[in-house]
Amino acid sequence: MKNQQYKQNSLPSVYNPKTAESRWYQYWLDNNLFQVKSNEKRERNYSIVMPPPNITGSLHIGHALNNTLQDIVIRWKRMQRYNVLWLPGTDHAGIATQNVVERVIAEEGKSRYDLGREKFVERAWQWRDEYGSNILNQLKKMGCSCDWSRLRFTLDEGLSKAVRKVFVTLFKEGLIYRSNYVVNWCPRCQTALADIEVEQREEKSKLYHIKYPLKDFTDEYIVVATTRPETMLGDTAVAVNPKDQRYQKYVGKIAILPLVGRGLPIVADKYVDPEFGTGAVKITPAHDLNDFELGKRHSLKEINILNDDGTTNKETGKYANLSIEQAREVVLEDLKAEDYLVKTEDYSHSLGHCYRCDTVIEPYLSQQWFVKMKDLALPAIKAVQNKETNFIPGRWSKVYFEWMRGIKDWCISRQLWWGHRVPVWYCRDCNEYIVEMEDPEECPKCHSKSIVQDKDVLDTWFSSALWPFSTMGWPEETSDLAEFYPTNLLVTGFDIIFFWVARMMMMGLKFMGEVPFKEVFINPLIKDIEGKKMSKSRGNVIDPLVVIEQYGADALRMTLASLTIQANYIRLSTEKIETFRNFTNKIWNVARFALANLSDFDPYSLKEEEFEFNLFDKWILAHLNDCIKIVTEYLGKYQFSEAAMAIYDFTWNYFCDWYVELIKETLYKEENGARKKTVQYVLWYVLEHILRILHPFMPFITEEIWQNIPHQGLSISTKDWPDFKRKSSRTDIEEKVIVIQGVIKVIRNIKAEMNIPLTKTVDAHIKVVGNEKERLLKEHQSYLKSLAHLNFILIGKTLEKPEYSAIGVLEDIEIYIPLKDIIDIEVEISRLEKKLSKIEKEIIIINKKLNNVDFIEKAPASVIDKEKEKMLELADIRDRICTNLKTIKAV
RNA sequence: GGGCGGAUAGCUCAGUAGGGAGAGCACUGGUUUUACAAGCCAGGGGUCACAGGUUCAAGCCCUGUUCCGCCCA
Repeated sequence: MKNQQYKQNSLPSVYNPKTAESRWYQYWLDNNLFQVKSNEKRERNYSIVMPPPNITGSLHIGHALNNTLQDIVIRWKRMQRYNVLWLPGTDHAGIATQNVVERVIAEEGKSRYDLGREKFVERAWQWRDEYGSNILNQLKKMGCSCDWSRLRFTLDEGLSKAVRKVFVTLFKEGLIYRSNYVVNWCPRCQTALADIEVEQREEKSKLYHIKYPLKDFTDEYIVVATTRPETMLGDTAVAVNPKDQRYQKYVGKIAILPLVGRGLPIVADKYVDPEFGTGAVKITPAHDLNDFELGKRHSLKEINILNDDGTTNKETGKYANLSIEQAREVVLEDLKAEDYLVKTEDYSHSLGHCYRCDTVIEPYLSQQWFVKMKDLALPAIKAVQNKETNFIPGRWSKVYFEWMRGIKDWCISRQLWWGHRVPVWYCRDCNEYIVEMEDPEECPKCHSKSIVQDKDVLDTWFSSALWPFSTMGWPEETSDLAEFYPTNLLVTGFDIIFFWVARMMMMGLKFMGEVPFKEVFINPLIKDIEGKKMSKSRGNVIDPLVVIEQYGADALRMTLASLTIQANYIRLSTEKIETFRNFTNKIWNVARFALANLSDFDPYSLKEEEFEFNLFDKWILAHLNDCIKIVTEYLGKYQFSEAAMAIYDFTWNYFCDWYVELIKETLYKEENGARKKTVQYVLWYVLEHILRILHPFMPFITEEIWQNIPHQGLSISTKDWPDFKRKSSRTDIEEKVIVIQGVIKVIRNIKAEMNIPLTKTVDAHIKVVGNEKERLLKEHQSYLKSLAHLNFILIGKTLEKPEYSAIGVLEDIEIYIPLKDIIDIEVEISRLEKKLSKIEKEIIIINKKLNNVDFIEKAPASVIDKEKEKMLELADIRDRICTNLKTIKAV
């Protein structure tokens, strides 16, 4: 693409993000700007692996934020001449994808069982090939500068090999085991879930008190309390606390299970809380984790009463084939009819829900695969303690520690078809488990050919846990691993610290011997402007793709960056996006202004000795330096909001509002001399530098403008991040400019308060103290004239105040605006009195301080001096206003 | 029950050396000035949740209270 797509020195009056964005993204791809270069100097490498979005996903505002932040860091580091790798990819998302594909084939009137496992998985791959890259294309619309040549997918051959290797290794070390255990069962997804995949919610329910008659005691019974009466069908004991006097005589006896007639031993166990309910609890080992563990202690039978789909099974006899809800109703009716139900109380307790589909979870005894976590967790805890990995903000390490220290074994098997199949084969003849890297043909122990693979697949998070190194080619020893592992940064949300971050830490340390990332930036979660979660049902969703369509990706990115403070939540609204859409418009227009004034201007042919920098040139360059410094420092601390707002502030409030206005004099009126060249140079230089530091935030518009102003190089994204001087050089310059700005502002203020339009020219008589200020203002009087819209200006040390003047005071400067025919004496008096009372209030506060003996004795001298100086200044201003008030009142 | 975070302008939030309360949006008044009305100029607006303590000095440090949010059990 040619650099000049517009006639030189002109940009269209309105920026069109739509065409510019797709054009430049393609340009970047065509020129391979995102592709990592192999590099031997490891310390100049910088890497991030992208949290892989689900293939079922569509870009939502959370993705937009997460990836904007990553892209800002990546583009920034790239400009800092790091060899940058941003590795993208997608996650196969077991349950979510399986659900989607099941819905697709349901439209054909089929279930996955009709297709069979092999055909179903085939269909899932088809679906993935067709739709699985949607979200990646949406990331491209955001401007994400990932290395697409390294795109990975969790079910890829290489990543699957990594999964296999990890499973086999952990199994052989005894860290993966198979066990009968009460797991969280989602009857709708028909799979086990790990503990953290269950969301607990407080819900209203009932507590039922049920009579259990006693064998060998006529007319005596024990009353148990339960929220889930239907599970009595699986009861195998009744338990009481050993210290509970009420029940001691029953321990060791037998209770009779109502409706069923089964004999239940009455056992004593500390687990039972005598205060809860009646102090006696029914024990259902197959459907409650605590009961299961109690059952183990007392060698109780485990009776499973549910099918996989959550309906009652044949163990329940006449209650079979009912849903849980139906079973509860029928059981309660029968209990009532037979007079076993003593009472019903209102009760609320927390209930588990599937994090994918919100179905109520059933505790369910089944055979599952688990990873032993304690030993894996220890090094991962240490690594954060030793600051090998740092959380930002730091408080998240506490959350991490808390979970890691109380970690439970991880149930990794899922009863799904889509995913990494558990690489375990069973020998039907000798019951041997075969777990190797290669698929077995026969049992290595008894050589039987009658072997069968486990039906389950692994939890999606199992493969995600390997992501930082599996994506770089592990278990092969690749150059990517050598150069880019550990990665420098992970950006993610706090909601998956347990699911993902902690597990990557454990697996990275276990298999790579090093942490997977040095820093973890926890980005906030986005809520709507009222602080409510965005959801389709609420209708408060802000769709990033719609925003991009309306305002452009740059406005969205800049908005998100500007909101990214180190909090848990941030609130987004379209009004906020409009603010930054306006900012793009501002940048666009100042670029148009610059371009219009840079005809025949070539910064690269100029020599330094040709320049004549004046006060304002030096001033804006000093502020530019400070802005670059601040932005660089804030980015280093991941204070995205501060960094974004620093550029916004400098660009708008310093560059556009002051510098550009100040140089119009020179640009419009001066002949082509050294001054004009200098001003053109500074205008170009500052704009070009703004574009550079803004580029990571707003990549598209900065490229579009940069390509149209004088430039050298292929793309702004390959230019150096600007250097800066650590020490600000603007102290005396700043003071002088503040005086000039102050005079301008005082005059503007007088006009505004006297209802005189700004552009209506007036005269100004400015009385100063000291030669220095006289010289300063005289030298710059043309600027005062143009920015304050003055006709005639008089500056001197011994001026008299003209009659009928409005007056303004700025430190030791008095400004008179003669307004003979316009001035309203009353208005002027009240205006001055208002200012006077404001100043007097300040004086009182400072006086109090200075009259405080303790303050004078104990505060540092510098602080006292500052207060004294301020006091003198204010008193001086007060006196001047008073004097002027008197003369006005005398008229 | 355990833990974490928050309360500052009408709204959303900064304020990371204890020393003059800030920004954006909204609001008010003026303004069609040749980059920009998505703009320009000017302005109003705060008992920094409450109570106590440390300090010459507290939005900031300490203690307690109230309220809101989140996580874990």
